[in-house]
Amino acid sequence: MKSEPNVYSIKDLQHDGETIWDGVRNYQARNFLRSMELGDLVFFYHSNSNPPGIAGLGKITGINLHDPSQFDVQSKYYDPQSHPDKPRWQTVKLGFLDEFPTLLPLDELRRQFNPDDLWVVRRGNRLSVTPVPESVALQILKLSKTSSI
DNA sequence: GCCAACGTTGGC
DNA sequence: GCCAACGTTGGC
Repeated sequence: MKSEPNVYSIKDLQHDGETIWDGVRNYQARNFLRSMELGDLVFFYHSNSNPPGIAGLGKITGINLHDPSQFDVQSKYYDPQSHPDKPRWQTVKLGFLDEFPTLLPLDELRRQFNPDDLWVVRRGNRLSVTPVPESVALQILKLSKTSSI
């Protein structure tokens, strides 16, 4: 899952303990959110930063939640087309697990992985929520030197 | 700051 | 339903 660290970083997640992942307004990303299960591991990716890369680990602590911001007129994510009896945007709650000892940078990910296996290294990829195959996830964990798993 | 990629909008 | 225009994302 991607986040711009100047907006919400892995340290913010650590501070909060968990957070509702609101504001996703892309159907493909939403569908990935819908498919998540309790306890799923999440790589927390810092986008639009220098350097971009995976900053830490989270896990899913709540599933199939209605994104509250879709009904919040004040929110920039407000969606007037979405109705409370049939919410359009579902999301998850993300809990903090670990901040990697060092950020695992995008260029390292590009060296290690094939764009077919890891969406984040795909050219022009803009999806903010993408699946990671288990075999790739295990390799990333190894590269990250995290001691939390 | 540039620009490629690509999703969304709206006229037709 | 097509597609040009436009806006956003995000790496560099």
